[in-house]
Amino acid sequence: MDKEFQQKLAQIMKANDWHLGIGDVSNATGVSQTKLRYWEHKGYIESIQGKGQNRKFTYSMLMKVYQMKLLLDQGYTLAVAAQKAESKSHELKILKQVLFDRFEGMAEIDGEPAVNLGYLDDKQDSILYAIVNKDGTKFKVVPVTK
Amino acid sequence: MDKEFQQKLAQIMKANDWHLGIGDVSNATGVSQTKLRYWEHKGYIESIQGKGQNRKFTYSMLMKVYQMKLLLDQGYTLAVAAQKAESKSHELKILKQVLFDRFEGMAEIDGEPAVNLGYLDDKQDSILYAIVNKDGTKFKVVPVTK
DNA sequence: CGTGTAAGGAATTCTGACACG
DNA sequence: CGTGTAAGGAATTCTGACACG
Repeated sequence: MDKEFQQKLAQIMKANDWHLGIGDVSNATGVSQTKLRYWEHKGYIESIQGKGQNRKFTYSMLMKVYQMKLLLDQGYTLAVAAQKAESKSHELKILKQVLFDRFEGMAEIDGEPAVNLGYLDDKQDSILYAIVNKDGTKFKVVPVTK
Repeated sequence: MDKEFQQKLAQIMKANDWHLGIGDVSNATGVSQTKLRYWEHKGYIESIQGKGQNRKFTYSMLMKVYQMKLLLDQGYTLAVAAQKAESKSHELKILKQVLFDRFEGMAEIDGEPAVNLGYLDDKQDSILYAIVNKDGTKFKVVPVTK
């Protein structure tokens, strides 16, 4: 994977530069459009308004909606579900940051596709790879040969 | 992050159970709707048809479209761009798999939010964490205390 | 080949009201 | 409070045709 593409990919992802319609969010999460509008009205979720047209939701908001749905299913009130989802939203943002901060490109290790995750630590004497095969994903620390 | 939510999150992501409209894909990638329809007609990309209504695109397809756009900008023909994008699509699938195979939940290390990435290797004597702070993301290997 | 536009119909989403509780 | 429905308008997307090259 070339650097340029990688950088632009990181850009598009970080900017959250893409949005879903209310129908898509509703279908993905199983939360009705009516609920989504009400939740937004109450300030629990947010949407983007492009020139007074239709709502658009970010990926983060999709995740928050889904979390709220799960919490409601567990018996929480809407207000509590929204509050709990907020903290989980934070966790998901971290997850995303980890991914895009550290993703350094694709590689091949032991004949398997692998993701180069960069230096393991500040010593910068070994690189961490995630190796993917049918059985799942394993890590491998590879010393740098100079 | 509780196990149940995690599993369901993994489910929703793995199933690719959410779709974007053509307008959202067009806005996110800068590729016109006309192009998207033509590319689909030629078989370079795919969309889901829900009961003869409007097209819906998956996240993977959004990425493929974006890659094709970058390749076209670089001067490749449409056919070649599509072919090159196909192999990159494969890489992105791996990236996604790494993320969801290994994500074991949130933790706190040295007072910073961190992602538990599970056992470093088969010895299962140490766990890999990704620690997040303002400066970015670093890894830390923590021995298991039994 | 690869993309654009105008055209009219079909599907989606919008708001404000009213309903139930 | 939290959600649903019917209602009519507004915005989006659809297809097939025609254009340029």
